[in-house]
Amino acid sequence: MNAEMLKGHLDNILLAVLEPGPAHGYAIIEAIRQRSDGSFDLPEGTIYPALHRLEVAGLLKSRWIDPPTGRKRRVYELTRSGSEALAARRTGWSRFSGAVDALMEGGACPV
Amino acid sequence: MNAEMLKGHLDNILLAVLEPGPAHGYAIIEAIRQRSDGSFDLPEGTIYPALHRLEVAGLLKSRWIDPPTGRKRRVYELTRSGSEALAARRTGWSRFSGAVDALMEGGACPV
DNA sequence: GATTTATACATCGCGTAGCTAGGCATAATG
DNA sequence: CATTATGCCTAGCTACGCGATGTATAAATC
Repeated sequence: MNAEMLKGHLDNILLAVLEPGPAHGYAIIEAIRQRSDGSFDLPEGTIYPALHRLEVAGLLKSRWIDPPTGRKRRVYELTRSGSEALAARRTGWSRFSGAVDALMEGGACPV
Repeated sequence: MNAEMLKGHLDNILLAVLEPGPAHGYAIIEAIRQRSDGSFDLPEGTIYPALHRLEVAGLLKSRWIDPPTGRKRRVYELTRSGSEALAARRTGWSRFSGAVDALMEGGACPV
């Protein structure tokens, strides 16, 4: 799987993963790896800057929590505009993947 | 539709579009626009450098033709290794899109 | 109790690649 | 003859994923 395939899609993925509820960066990485069946094993240098970006953009908000066991975590969750963005990005993704499918499947064999 | 969504997928698209037979740059742009239902209306500054890249990489080869009507064109076609690459990239794309689908559809609601 | 591993966050700099903007040239169209 | 469509090309910008690196704590292993 190509390296830059993910470009422009990571934000969508992060928003979608956070839809069910808040999570912290490390758990998000785990969730992405598992729910993609190992296809996406993203390094921290990819995830953390992306989360910061999304927070600055107002699509996520974060808070620090200090759980009884384990160390301090920064927990992210969707803002309202994050939810709205996710909806728009879902349709954007189906449009995109549909278009690529149409092109990749080809078939346009000139009789 | 996001700007960098296409990154890492354009090469695949070009290879797929050229699978049925040779074509020149301008016609490729047209084909992509039509077969993507207008989703991808790619500028020349995107296509031509990509075609050159693929030729340098040995996945495409080109020749100039001077048709009886119209002006000179540079026509590209798949090489053998281009065909092989396309096959691999098709499976890469399904893996990728499947993984993104799984993540975007979400559903992983913690009971 | 010391070492190792897993958890957890952060940032800098690199490379890649699509896009904007610009340029050039020829054929068809009015 | 002027305009539009066709057809090709490149330089430079920019965004962003990723590798490398650093820090720190908790759990596991020896």
